[in-house]
Amino acid sequence: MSSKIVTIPSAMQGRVPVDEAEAASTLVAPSNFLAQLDTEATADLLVIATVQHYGRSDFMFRAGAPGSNVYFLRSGKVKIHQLSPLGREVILWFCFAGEIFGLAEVAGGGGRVVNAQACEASAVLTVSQEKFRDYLERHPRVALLSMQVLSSRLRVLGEMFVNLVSDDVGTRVAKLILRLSARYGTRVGKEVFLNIPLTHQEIADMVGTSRQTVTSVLSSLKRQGVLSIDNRRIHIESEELLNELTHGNS
Amino acid sequence: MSSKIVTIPSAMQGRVPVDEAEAASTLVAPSNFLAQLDTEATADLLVIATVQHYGRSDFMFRAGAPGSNVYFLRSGKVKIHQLSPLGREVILWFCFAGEIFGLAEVAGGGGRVVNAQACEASAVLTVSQEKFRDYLERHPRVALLSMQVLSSRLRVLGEMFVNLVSDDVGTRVAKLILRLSARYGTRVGKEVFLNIPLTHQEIADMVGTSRQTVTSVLSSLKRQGVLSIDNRRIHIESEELLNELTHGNS
DNA sequence: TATTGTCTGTCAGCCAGCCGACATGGATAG
DNA sequence: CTATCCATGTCGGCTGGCTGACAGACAATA
Repeated sequence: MSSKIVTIPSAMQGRVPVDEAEAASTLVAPSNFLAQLDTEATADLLVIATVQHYGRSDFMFRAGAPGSNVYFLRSGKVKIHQLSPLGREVILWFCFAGEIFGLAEVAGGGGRVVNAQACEASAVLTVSQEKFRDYLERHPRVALLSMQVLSSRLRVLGEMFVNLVSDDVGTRVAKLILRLSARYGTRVGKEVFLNIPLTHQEIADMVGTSRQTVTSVLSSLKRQGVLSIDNRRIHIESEELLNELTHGNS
Repeated sequence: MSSKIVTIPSAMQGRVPVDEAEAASTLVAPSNFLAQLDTEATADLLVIATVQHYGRSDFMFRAGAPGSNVYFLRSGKVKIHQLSPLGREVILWFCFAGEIFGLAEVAGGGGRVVNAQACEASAVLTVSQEKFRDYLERHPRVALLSMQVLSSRLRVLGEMFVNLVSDDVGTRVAKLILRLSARYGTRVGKEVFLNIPLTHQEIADMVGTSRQTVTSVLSSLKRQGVLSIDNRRIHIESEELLNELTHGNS
């Protein structure tokens, strides 16, 4: 019913592993932190947490701030980014419901180095550094889980870094889209819906290019029939072609 | 006494924070993992560890391998790098005595995504994934320490990523040198000795450029009297100038 | 309905840095 | 002593992608 893009079968809203072949190599993260806690750990966490609400483009924290809390995203979308000295915004990653963020600075001490900004109205659980620390001492499995989250981000970031060094812009954009769909895409038959509105500027900031270049890369991809975009949301029509583009650069 | 570069007062061999102003902003890592364990934790660790020796350019592990061990570097120097599809080697970081590596894949499960290769003869402690996991459950403080290590790497990598996106090659090289000296440099008066032999190719691989460009950037820095190089080892003569170069790009 | 802001699309000019090529110098092996 | 490697240094030509500039599309506010 209704328009062809926006409608996604609600039964498929959950994260679906996108490609069995890819699943191994692509660093699939245990992105939903909260969902992996057992009932006891969850209850304990809720005791020490407080709920907060943020509007679109509010900051949970900014670079330079003391970094005294850990956050869990209940709903909404959060952008973790850094400002380069030239004022360029570099997006490191997005967080979605269930994910933890602000963890790295808490463990390491020292201040924040990144900004966390709500992309849309968002609800978060906030836990203070000290409370979270002894929560972890009481729940070693959760400590392990946290390490998994950090590890996974480390690997993704490493991958991004390598891409940035060795690939041209077209390939970088293609890989970004594949990475996002692997984590957040909804597969419907052979196609994949990425239900995340992204502007060209945001893509440029994740991939290290200019907005104009992203525009032209995307139009080229559309022209090739690889994907279409409706209302800022990417719809992958041929994942195969997209994959080829990432491997085919010799 | 003897030659002017190679001799470094052994009393100053330890890591010395390089710049009080920088120390806050530059992400100083708790790089020496082993040194931060108390005697009991150390003893416990030694029980489950085995010692291994590697020669120059041997691999501890390679990308794709199952990733079933954690490593602690006793002595030597290890290069953590990734091969881009084009065969380009991208160095993510170096490990020195006391540091832990191979941690990310152990926590996350899945295979290795990076290579660990000895740059010189090295001795390591090896601990299997499972043993390390329940070691961590018995020693929650060490779990926290591990998280700090991961966090710190995450921040450094984030910084590298941002640099790569927003700075030109000259600035990137300058920042790399500052970063390395902050962690591994030995300060003597106003000067800093970086006792790590690096080829231009290696620098290029850390900074995402070609070897030739590194050569020309370095000669320019030498000409300006910022640093000198003796036997692959960088000797910073004016940290101020170097700092200016990193901030001065508008 | 006009107004303002934000996003997308397209184009031309320009330059940082890549690539290939080659010459030199030091280190190690035979 | 000579041969072989490998690292450094230098140069010129070529180009991917950045910059700036402007025009249409759409949504939100007034």
